Amino acid sequence: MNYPLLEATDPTTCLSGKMSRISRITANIFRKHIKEYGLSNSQMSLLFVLSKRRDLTQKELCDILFMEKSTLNRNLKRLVDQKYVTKKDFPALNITETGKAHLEKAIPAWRKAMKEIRSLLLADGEEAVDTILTKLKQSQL
Amino acid sequence: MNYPLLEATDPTTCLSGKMSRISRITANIFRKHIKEYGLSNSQMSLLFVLSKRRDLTQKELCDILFMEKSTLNRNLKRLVDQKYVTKKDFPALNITETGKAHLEKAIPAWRKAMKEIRSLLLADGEEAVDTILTKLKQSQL
DNA sequence: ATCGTAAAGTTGTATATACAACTGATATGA
DNA sequence: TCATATCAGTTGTATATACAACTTTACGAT
Repeated sequence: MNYPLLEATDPTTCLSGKMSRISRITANIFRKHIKEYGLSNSQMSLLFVLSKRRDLTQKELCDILFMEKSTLNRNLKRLVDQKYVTKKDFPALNITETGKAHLEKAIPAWRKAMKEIRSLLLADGEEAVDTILTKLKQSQL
Repeated sequence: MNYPLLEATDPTTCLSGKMSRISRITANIFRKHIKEYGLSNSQMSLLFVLSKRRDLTQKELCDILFMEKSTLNRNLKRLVDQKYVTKKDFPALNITETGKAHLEKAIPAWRKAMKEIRSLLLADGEEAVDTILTKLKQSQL
């Protein structure tokens, strides 16, 4: 039995595989730095958004984060359970003082993580990230 | 109460947030194309590697994929359960004829996915992916 | 040959992710 | 007003991911 398509394919070109590797390596570096604050990468991203904009809905957060609504709903729930986010004005969501204080405390660790990633990517690597994200966002309109 | 670090921080610069968005958008595009073959992105990556090299161990797959050993162990188990991979020569792992045949059938869908991603990234976007991955790999030695 | 250590593999647990299906709210047209 | 249709939010289920802890295997020194 032979497999002409498979034999003609170079799997190392697979962009899904490359992106997954990039994602795993990056996530691991960030996680290492911020885990001592009990925050995951995804939770930190969510808190960051909520720290800068008030009264966002789940739908709006989904659009900002390119995240499926059920994923967001559950990530959010964990932050609400910890009282970092309040649903007091539901459906509007807001970060609490507790949430802001916790995020504030985690920022030095976040900066260390950013520094470590930047030391790997250098300026052109960080630009490359923006290039890719800008292009991919075009598909999300 | 005020939060000097938080106020001095621009969360939109966060590389973890950017990478996560990139990962979600890309994974969704690939998933859309290959799901009809019952393969996930991660499973396809694994089968691709095993289709090109014989007798790899779990450890070797982990190193190739930058994946934690327990993650790999379970992803592998799903492929073994479906008889796409055999542990007959354990600890050496091998793709089966069934696995190769299934992968062969999925390749046209994979090509469509690649085409869609490439139409978004263009040549410079795809180069940017390689730039990033090459730099990040430096940290994994 | 054996004992001890280190490495590989497995299992328990928690979060992240998305799709499908359901619920509830809201808005719009007859 | 009411019926319906759409949209936001929630819940069920499955895979992906990683850390910690455990088991098993392999290997090296004495």
